[in-house]
Amino acid sequence: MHANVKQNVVPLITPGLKVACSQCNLRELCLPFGLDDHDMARLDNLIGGGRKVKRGHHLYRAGDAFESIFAVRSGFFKTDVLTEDGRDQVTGFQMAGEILGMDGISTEHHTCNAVALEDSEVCLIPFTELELLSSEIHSLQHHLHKVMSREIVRDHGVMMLLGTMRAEERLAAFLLNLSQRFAARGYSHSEFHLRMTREEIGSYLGLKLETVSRAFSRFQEEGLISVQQKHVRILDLPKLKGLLAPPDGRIA
Amino acid sequence: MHANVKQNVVPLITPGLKVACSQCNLRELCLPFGLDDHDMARLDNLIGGGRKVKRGHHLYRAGDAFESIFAVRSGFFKTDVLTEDGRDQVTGFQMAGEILGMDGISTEHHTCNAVALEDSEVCLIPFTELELLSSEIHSLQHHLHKVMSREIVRDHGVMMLLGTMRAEERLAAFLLNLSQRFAARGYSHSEFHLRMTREEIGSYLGLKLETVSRAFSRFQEEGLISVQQKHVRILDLPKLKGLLAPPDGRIA
DNA sequence: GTGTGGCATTGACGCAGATCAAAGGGGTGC
DNA sequence: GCACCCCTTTGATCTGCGTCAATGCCACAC
Repeated sequence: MHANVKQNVVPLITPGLKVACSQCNLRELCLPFGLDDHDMARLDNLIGGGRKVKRGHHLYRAGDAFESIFAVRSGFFKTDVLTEDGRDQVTGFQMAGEILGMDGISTEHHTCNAVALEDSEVCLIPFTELELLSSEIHSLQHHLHKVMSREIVRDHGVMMLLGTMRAEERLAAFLLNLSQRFAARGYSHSEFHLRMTREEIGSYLGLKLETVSRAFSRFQEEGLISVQQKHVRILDLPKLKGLLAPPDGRIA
Repeated sequence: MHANVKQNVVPLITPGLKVACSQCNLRELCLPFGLDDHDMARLDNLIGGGRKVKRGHHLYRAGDAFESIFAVRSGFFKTDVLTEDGRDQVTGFQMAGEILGMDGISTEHHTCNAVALEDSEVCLIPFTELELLSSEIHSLQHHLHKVMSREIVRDHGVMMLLGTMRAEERLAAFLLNLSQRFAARGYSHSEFHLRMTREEIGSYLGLKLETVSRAFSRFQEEGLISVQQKHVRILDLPKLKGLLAPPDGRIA
């Protein structure tokens, strides 16, 4: 079933791509967060270099042996899981500064697929060596734990979304989440380009692509956003946030 | 909003409850997995003792300062998150040998509630000290990472369930999951007592309690299980598993 | 520039599960 | 041991989203 594992993965490590963490403008979002110069240099030293992943190609596939986690340097990824019966579920979208691949630690094999949604670059962080270093640098160890914990908390948020929200609430939550993450990276919080298709959004949100499309159209009719294909502009942030409150609007 | 944080938490640590990991029949499922006698003794040494949590009481609440993770020694817990607008979502059920509280690492505060569904006992594992020890014992460090990663993978499974499955599939997956976990603990895989209400099952599965009840009844009509209130017996395991395959039964 | 195929939009219709409602049963607490 | 309340079951109806279908648009390759 996984005979073709890795076929699409660019196997080359391209040291020329390597950018020192200390020079990286994502260091405040990424793994080096909180390290002093000395420790950051040690982390730099173990990071194996960069890897380019072209749009549509896999960074890793479910079943691949787990060796490294990855930090997104640039670009955009999705992760998805699929069952033997062919259903698949997008479990997340990752942008610059975010960490990919932690699903693989538990079984020594990746349990989901990571696919680049645009031409992207990642830093490759060999996990065994990261553990070794993190046992020497306490703040690195703690930050790694925080990153993993954050992933768990994020997943709980998605479970809440999938378990309790209606279609328009889900899409509003999704847009607000993207907006906030773009803003954290210095991009506009009100205007951005969706890297994923309606179908991928729908898979992530537990909706069909038509429902996503209709919700976009409805938001536009109501003046909350303007949307043209993959270009989105948020016009009325407060009202969009208001969609997350339930109709009865009870006081907590 | 969290003025009453901890009001229900039994603040006592009861050292009399302490059972050495080496004496615990859950050690193969729990954190000490893979440790040799010497290292297990060191882990024992940091575990702060046990805590009893009576049915219906909180082990911790969203907002509580994070200090420890917990290993369930006996009993049964649920974790849930709630939004400011009053919706809540059960994010998991935890039984003996499973670890609770890792959601709190990322923000230093717990982000969900943990409630005992029956009178229970947990081991209290101070996290700072665990990090310290795990930087000295590599296999402990690695196993901790595996436990966290397993939680991430488990959450992906729930996302898959919530995003793609229909009501009866969800309930079948839930029952099979429970069955397998009971079996791993030496209990019957075919007959067990549900500790949670239909409403809690529904919340976990993204369904209303009536839908859960109807699905139970349907399974019983079809001879897959027998169910009387909280007592469940699985009568036709293969057929129950078969429910997880989609109707079209396509070949992967 | 032009062709092509994937992606998006929109409409009509159906259904799975939510909602509303009512009654019965059993476990829990006193 | 008893009573009460919560939990569960079951029915009737409603509705949000899925499904099916057709058309249109845009990005990209050549």
